[in-house]
Amino acid sequence: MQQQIPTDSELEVLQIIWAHGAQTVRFVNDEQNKQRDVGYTTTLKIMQIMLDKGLLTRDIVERSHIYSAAVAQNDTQSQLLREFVDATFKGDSVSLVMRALGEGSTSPEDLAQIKALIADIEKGQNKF
Amino acid sequence: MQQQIPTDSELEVLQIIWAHGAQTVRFVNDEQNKQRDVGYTTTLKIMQIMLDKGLLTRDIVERSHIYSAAVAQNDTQSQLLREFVDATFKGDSVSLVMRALGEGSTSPEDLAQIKALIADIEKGQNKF
DNA sequence: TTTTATCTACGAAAATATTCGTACCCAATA
DNA sequence: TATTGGGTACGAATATTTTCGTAGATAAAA
Repeated sequence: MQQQIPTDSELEVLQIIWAHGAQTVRFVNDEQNKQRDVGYTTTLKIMQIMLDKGLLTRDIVERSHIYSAAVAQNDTQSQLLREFVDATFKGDSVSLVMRALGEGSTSPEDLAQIKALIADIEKGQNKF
Repeated sequence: MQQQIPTDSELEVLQIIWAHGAQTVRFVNDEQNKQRDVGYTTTLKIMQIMLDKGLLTRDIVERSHIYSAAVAQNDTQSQLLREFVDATFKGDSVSLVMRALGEGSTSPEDLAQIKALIADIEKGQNKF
């Protein structure tokens, strides 16, 4: 089966787990509540659904569950990006890049980093 | 009021109208059916909703309706991009760019174009 | 032992998005 | 005139995602 694609609130959970490593529902819910109000059982339910879909795995430690990401951040981001580029830029990732850079607020360091990547690609040494 | 943000199927309609200019429901539906099966009244309903939201406007010509986009492609893409970067890359548009370029399949011409844009930005002559 | 605090399970409500059936209108044609 | 072939309007059924209420389990504290 193809890797599952997370919904928006599933992605929110994944971001927290990718950033902080395996965590309890309580931890994830506390993190979410720094941004917006989310009931504990809401987070719990989402995470149970994610377990079911194979987006998370879990271990039982001391009668509480510790959830880990079952999908890699890079893979998930790439997949979401592909969908997004298709829907919004008709698959033209170059115009997406141009738009992202053109929106301003790209620091000189960032630009340097991107130039380095382009140079790598041009030399056929794309590190990805 | 803030510009409306289209849903997935609304975006699909907008893409067709942006590409082909003001069109009838029939035309949009025919275009959609080149990709997947969509009932005529489904397209009609979506476009009526879009009219209501202010994503489209319409003129009546010969008892048939001609719909035009009421939102600019660039604005809509930028807004969707911002949301996407926030949700998927935590607002870090540089990693989005790196990922998009790193996915391969960027032609030498495209790379040249991006390099030119970067050069412009560095000179403070961002043409956008 | 009773209460309290934390946890999980899970059905179902609510919110949102998508799809479609049916009614209706009007004009061209049989 | 009756039928057929466009078209629009719109309520409502579906599908999907998100939220939450309630029940039940267990251990620590009163």
